[in-house]
Amino acid sequence: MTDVPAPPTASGAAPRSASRTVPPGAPQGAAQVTPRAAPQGGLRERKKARTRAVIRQQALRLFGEQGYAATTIEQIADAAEISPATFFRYFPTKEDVVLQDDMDIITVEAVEAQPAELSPIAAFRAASAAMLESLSEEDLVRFRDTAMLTATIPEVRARAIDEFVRSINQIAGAIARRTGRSDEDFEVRTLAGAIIGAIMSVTTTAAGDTWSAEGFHDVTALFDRIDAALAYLEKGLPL
Amino acid sequence: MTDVPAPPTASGAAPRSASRTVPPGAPQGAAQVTPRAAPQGGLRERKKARTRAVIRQQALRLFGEQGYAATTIEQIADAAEISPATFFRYFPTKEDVVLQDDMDIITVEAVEAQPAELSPIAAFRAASAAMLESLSEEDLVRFRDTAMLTATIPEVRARAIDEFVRSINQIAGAIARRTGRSDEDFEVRTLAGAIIGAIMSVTTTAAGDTWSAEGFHDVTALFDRIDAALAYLEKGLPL
DNA sequence: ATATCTTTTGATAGTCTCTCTCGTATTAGA
DNA sequence: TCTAATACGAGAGAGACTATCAAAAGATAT
Repeated sequence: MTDVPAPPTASGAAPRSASRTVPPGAPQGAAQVTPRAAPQGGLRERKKARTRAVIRQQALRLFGEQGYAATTIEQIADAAEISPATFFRYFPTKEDVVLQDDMDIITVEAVEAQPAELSPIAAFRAASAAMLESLSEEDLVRFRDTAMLTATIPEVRARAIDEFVRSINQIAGAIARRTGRSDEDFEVRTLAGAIIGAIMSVTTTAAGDTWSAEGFHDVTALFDRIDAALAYLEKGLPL
Repeated sequence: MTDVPAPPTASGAAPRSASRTVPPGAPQGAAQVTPRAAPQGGLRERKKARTRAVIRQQALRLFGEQGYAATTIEQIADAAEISPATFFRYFPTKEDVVLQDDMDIITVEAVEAQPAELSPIAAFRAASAAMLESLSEEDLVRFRDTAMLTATIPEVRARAIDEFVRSINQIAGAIARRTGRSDEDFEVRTLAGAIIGAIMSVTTTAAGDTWSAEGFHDVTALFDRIDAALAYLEKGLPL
């Protein structure tokens, strides 16, 4: 790993939530709160974080140039100057390179930061808005690109939904506790499901729709639509 | 293909909705309405239907005995007395063997059969109840088994969700037309998404829950929970 | 029944994702 | 500086899926 181009994307070393095979052995306990914190820790940590960023960067570039299916792991590995085997040490599957990674953690934290008197959906909406504010320009671009890929490529979408369910469950759990209900409460879970479903419909619709390749340069539009969907949910889904 | 055990599962020759690579070249236009109709048509059609049924049957058996991941296509092919290549002529992927197949068509038809004055969710609930009535004993068992696998195995679940989105879109379309709205109407699509999400949460919750391996022998329970979730949706998701 | 045409099948080879193992090298900590 | 972790690369291999082509079987007409 000599001196790769490596623009200052500076993605933090945030460990994945609790997925399948633990990626590299990142410090699990100390999930850092502030988004975009400087990669701290020893040399190993920093190196890992940079490698991870480079892999994703190159992968997204290749996906954009050649398409997702046409890009092989070997090509990504070559571009990132690692071995194919190492790729899978950082990302359990090819689809996972696209996924939002630490986004779910941030979302959960943002929801928990909301005042307790807000309804679940309202808290979620507020959290979403707060996130849109706090994210950096680059993060938003990355978010848009990955959202596009997620909406476009079936395999990625499938995997993303599963991740999404997980993080929503966590959110539901947090909310449930605030409202004095159980994690397993039927209505809480159903509500959580409805929220994912609504967001899902927005993103998938968006893919073939208004903002396919050109109409959507602004991430704000996506957040607006998600917010609109949640508002509709909040109103009680009037026909 | 000599005389395989082949219990009278008698799955109809219903062609898949409109998936990826067209399975065998089934008669697309004449989607037959009555569920469980006797396999009509020439010898070719009947043979295809039977082969398809045998493949799924053996696959589900092997999945039950050895687990999903541990079962290879080759094993399924051997058990069904076909070549591995032929397997993929009937099912585009390994996951698709598990999927409900013609269930979505039946669902859409059931929804459209409901009186026009019902609200979308009410129509969906009524359709679901009607389906529970009309399905045969064997179909219900198969439904339960596949539901279990869908809830349990991530890959299958992911694929299933995508299928689900498709069929819900159709349902949304039908409803939209009845209510004088567009197929692309934002609220209609959001509502459709919320419905899937709610059902999703029910089925995935159910997997690790009450009816994991033993508690749920009765398919009715699953339908009841789905209905409860939809009722909650219908009430407007009160916290 | 025979011949012809179409569809389905099996065999085969190949690609790609992903797993596992092992030897080596680098880093962390004493 | 020495030792214990741990990350890396290399290579072998399993398994899902695709493409191609020739053989088999059903459909159709005579």
